[in-house]
Amino acid sequence: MSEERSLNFLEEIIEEDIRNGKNDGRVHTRFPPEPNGYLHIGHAKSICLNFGLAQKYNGQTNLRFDDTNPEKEETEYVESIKEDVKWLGFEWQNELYASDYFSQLYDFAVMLIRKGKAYVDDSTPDQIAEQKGTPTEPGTPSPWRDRSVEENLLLFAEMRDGKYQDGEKVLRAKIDLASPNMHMRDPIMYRIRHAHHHRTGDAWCIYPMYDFAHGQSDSIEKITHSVCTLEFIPHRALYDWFIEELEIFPSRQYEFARLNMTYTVMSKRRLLQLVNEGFVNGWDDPRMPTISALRRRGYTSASIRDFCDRIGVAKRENIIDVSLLEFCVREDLNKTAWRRMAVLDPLKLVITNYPEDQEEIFVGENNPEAEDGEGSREIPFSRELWIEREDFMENPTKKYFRLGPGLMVRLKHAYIIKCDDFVKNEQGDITEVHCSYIPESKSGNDTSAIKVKGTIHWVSTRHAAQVEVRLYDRLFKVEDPGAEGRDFREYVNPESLQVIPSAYIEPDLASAVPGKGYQFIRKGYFTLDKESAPGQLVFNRTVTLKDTWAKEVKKG
RNA sequence: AGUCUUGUAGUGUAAUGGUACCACGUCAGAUUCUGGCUCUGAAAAUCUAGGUUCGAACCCUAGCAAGACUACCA
Repeated sequence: MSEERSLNFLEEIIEEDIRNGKNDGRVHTRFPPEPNGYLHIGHAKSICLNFGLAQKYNGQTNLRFDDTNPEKEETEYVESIKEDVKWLGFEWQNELYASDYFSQLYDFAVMLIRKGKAYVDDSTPDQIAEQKGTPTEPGTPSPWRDRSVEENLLLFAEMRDGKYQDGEKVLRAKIDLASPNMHMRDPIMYRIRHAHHHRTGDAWCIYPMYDFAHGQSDSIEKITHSVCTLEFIPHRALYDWFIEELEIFPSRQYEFARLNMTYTVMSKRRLLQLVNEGFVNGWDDPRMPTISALRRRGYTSASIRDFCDRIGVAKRENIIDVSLLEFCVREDLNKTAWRRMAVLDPLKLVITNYPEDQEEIFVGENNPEAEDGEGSREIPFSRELWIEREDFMENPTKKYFRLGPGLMVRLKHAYIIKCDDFVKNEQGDITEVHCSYIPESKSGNDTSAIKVKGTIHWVSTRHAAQVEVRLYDRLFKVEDPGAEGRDFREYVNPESLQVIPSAYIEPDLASAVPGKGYQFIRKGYFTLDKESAPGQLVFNRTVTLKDTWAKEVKKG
């Protein structure tokens, strides 16, 4: 009945907690992006994980913007993040901001000062770094470490009231300067920044650090399972310390390995560089691994969710082959995309025994993968057609199943034709192929008894519309452009974008709908780009079809 | 250097002391009015060395390797 699917380590923890009645069996997660950039496929993993866990255990998920650094955060990013999460198919319980808690956080800080667990430090950043010591040597106390509670209270209030310049003072937790965990060596809780915040405006000039905001925000929201990535492991001790000292709801932090993918980079810093230095045309350039770029390129949200499901969740570092993502989108689009014909690299084909003024209308089903075919469209046929240049070979090799002198193929949805002749220009380029058709071989009504190995797609020249097509390839030439010791920018693939200014499409495609995936038969999956205008359509190639012939050719 | 985390086919990911599972990828074949889809099959893995045990991917010890941390970023 119930297919027993093994649990990932987080599901095991949660089920154990539920068994033990922890938090009354309640599961509440959160997705906590900092609004300082666009979401990428790595965030999608985290989103699917956090929302998925809550869904599975009848819990809830908050969307919380971790906006404690006014200098980097902007409303533009908040909006794009919300759009992406929604598009991925998830609904958050509450839309919250760490900045909503600034006042509460301030009170928490005062509590710690009163307990003698925090102090105002006048040291400079360099001095504080110096005081930290090294992993093998303990740190040294700041000269301001033993100020009285009263003095600390006064100074902290003055910090809040704007009496000091940026960087003049900080509030530090008083923990353990000899801890092997560097994060416990009197970490900074608050810094002074006279900066405008995207939500609180100029109400504050002191801002809490991540460590003094994140865990407390979780706690305030009664988050039960706070899931983050591996690099926060050393922060967990501090996370727990603040919760314990403050005696607030004990949220717990768990860490998993972030997603890495071949032939791309994933850090916001590098993504920002690609945009700023012009390697791509913006955050949603279809070559980017951002959610908005994948969407624009034609990836479906279902395929991304499926991908996140397949890659699993664990604690070991990983680098997922991008071909898995491509598999997921092909699998989804194969089931849903409507089939259409388009010729990307046109070569003229003349059917010499087909009357000049004759036309026929053939009918092609929209989706052969659906039982009912999802309806059909009409495809006009005439004496002159565009076919793909690669579908004709002057001296065909033995396993070539397409056109060549004397060879026969079927024109998809139409007739079987035989190649009688071809025309070359002075440069030796083939400019025209001449064929004759077999009238009895009409699609759906074939009495010719002729068997052909190949079927090719085509578009009637008289009825074709012209469009621009953009073919995308991997953004980088190497599997791991971000590896240690290399400048990823040197590995950008110069052929990652190939623009075809005029490809030919069958008439029905002229009314293509934005956001819908189409399969250009034998060529791949495509979708309308946002830069399309009426009569000036632009199609993005989402992904090619699997191409075993190309592999054959490569092998020689 | 110290602390922490992690080592299973090419890439991911299961097996929780008892036949090393599955997927992607790769290779071979069948089918096909898409060289797609679908179907069949194949090759391919427990970091190393000891120990405990009838039996170890799993437990213990010691190595080795990779990654993280030493920001007034998150």
